[in-house]
Amino acid sequence: MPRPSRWSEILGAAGAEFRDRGYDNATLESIGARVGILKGSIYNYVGSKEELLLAVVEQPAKALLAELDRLRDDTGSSVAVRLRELIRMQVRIFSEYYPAAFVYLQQLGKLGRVQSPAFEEFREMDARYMEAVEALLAEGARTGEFSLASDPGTVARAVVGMLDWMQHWFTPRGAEADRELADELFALALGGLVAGGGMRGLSRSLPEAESP
Amino acid sequence: MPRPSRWSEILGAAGAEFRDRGYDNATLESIGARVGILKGSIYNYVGSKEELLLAVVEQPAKALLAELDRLRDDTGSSVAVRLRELIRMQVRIFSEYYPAAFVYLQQLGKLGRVQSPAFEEFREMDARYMEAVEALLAEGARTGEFSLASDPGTVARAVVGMLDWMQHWFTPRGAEADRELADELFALALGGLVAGGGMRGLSRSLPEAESP
Amino acid sequence: MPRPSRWSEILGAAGAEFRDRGYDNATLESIGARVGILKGSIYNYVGSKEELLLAVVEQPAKALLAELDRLRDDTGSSVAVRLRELIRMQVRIFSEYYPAAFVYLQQLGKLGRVQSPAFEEFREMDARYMEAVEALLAEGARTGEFSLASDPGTVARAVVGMLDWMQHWFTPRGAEADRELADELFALALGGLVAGGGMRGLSRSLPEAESP
Amino acid sequence: MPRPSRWSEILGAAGAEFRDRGYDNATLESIGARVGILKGSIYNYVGSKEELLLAVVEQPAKALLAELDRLRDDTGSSVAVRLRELIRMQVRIFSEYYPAAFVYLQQLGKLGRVQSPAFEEFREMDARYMEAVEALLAEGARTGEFSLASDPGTVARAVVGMLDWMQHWFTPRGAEADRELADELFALALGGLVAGGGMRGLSRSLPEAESP
DNA sequence: AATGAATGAGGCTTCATTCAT
DNA sequence: TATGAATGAAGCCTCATTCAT
Repeated sequence: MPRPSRWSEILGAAGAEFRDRGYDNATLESIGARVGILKGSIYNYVGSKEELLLAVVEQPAKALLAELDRLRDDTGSSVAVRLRELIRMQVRIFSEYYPAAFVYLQQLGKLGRVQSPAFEEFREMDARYMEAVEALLAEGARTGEFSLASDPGTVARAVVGMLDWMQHWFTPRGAEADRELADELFALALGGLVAGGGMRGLSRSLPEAESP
Repeated sequence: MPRPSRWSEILGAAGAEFRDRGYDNATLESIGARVGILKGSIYNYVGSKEELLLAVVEQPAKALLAELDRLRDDTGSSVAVRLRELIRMQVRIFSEYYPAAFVYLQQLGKLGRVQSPAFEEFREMDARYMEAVEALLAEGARTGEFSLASDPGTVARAVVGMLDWMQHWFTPRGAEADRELADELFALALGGLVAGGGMRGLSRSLPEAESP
Repeated sequence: MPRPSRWSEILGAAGAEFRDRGYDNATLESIGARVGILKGSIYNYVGSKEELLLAVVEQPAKALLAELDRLRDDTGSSVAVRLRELIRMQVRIFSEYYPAAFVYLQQLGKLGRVQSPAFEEFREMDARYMEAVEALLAEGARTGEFSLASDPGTVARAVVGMLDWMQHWFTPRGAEADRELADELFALALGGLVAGGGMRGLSRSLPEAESP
Repeated sequence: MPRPSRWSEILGAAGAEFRDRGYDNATLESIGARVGILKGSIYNYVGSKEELLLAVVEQPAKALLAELDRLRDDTGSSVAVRLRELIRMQVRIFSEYYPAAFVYLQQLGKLGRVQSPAFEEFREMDARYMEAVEALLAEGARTGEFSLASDPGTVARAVVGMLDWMQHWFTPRGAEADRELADELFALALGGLVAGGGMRGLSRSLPEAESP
């Protein structure tokens, strides 16, 4: 993956196009048009459309996995604090790597349907993510912090669904507002509809995780 | 839309194909092949691929909206009971109209991207659904049953995300098990991670909604 | 060519459809729809779309050839009177066999392009027609009644073009008006732009051909 | 509409194909085959088959309208001279832009049947042409040069029919012969069958229009 | 690095035609 | 006679991909 002048522009254009029309409906021609080059020229940068998708998604995916490692190594914080951190992290990555991160989530929906070798990467990343969430919830159940309504796997999928579905309604509104939204979602996850409002205050009083 | 012999087979094949490969990647040829007819023959039943999608999705969509009406008219039950009903209903429809209902949810993800006139129907149905959920949550907040972590709209989107994301991991396992899963999700929504397990018991003790 | 109950309706519908959309663009389905039957049912009456075209065109073509014979045998009238008769005849057939006669002319344009065996009939009929006109003009030149601006073949094609092109602007308006139009065209053919108006009076004073 | 190397070849091939088989029956595949490329490659030059038709017809149409403007501005010549010029012009364009000009006339026959937006252009061009001819005839009638056998509109349609029908029998035979043919048709139009031969001599003695 | 042009595969759609009922 | 359903052949158009320049 060379990084000549236009490379980042192409990445951005591809991300925007994938977000707007979906990977399948996006065409190399329209991506090229956004940058002012012809579709054929894109092959000076990538070997295929799928590779382009991977390249678009690479940055947010790496960032996500890096944060995941950080969280796993953060043994000093409570489970709740770490979950809050995870949710904040996901929202932050949504925002920071927008629209690339959205494209990533968009493609997640195809994991069960596509067997292309390139999708192996998606599958692995998603598996690592799900494991991390599930492990966190299981730990919370073990320590008594959480009282899960179902097995950790199912609860993990429900919580992740809430977060991943954001691709359909979320638009970045700035670090401040995004962080607030993340904390609201955390409060909802923690306390549900009945105590969610209460957890919201709690969320603020929770100690912050030790910064890396 | 005639309903001769092969029509239901075609509907089924289309539903399965759309689920497996996604609407965009599904081809009329492979749908026809599942039924043992040629792609052209499908046009004896529908006027276009999009019409076929609509036909596939029609049944679950109508069922969903009908249940929605039923819920709206159920003024005798508490908000929590009605929410439980809504979640049970969605899981039930998932199950009963599988895979058509999954295709419906699959397409929901494109609402922001596609402007085809056929998608207007999707948009309207989804809008009605979101309004119903939001109204239910708002009512719960008003009556004091709920304590929302954010504005009703945001909470509604989060809860619906949890439910709609099920398309990526849920597979029908029979009325009994599905109903149990629905109640677990309800408990999670109600009590969150902290009290979810407790709410699970509560869920069982809640009075059932008056049957229609 | 059987003549059961619906046969004439089908003929009429086909004629109208061919006129409105052209033979190539007309579909058996839309023809059937005009009569209230399905496209497949048409094959109870004809063996192919081309046969249907031929059947539509048969009546006006036969009528035209019959009148042509009559004209050829009319040795008692002057050339001009016979030409007037020919033009009146063509306009009358346009009118009477509308739209079938128009379809006939419409198809004439394809004579050079299509080699289908069915088109042989068209070719023969057209050849007979052209020969008749050309012979009439040649006779006029020989007798001194006409003074042709070019060889009889070319003049014949020019005159016939004027008549056949009518398919693009003519609509039947009743026997009276149609006959008047025919006489105006005759006057134009006879006297041209310079003396056409004068010939118009002449046309009225010409003796009528002996009726058959 | 780019004009690279193969573009003119494609235009020519399309023109020939349209002429030989008619627009509806011509296929992009056979057009491509004439040039030695695949049907899909044609879309590097035009966006649709209809656009290709328009491109084919553009040159003769523009030439025709340009000459029409020239004629309209030629106030120094008599009506007859200008009509002769018009007929010569049409034959010349037939010849020079063969077969594109023929395709143009071929499509004229569909004006009443097709409502495609592309055909609007045809309709406008044809309307301008008809108006020009009609105006010329009306002027001739007003000045006394002509004595029309019918209203100018009808006479115009008859004359134009004679000219447009040429597509079915005319083949270019060289500037000299074509010009002669044009003058014969002019003589026929002017003097009709009776005095056409006389007008033929007149035609030669008429002053030529002032060259532009 | 970019262009222009071409490929090739495939997809949706149309339609004349056939045939069992 | 008419229907319903299917066929098969084609046609238009799209697009990822390739390649010489």
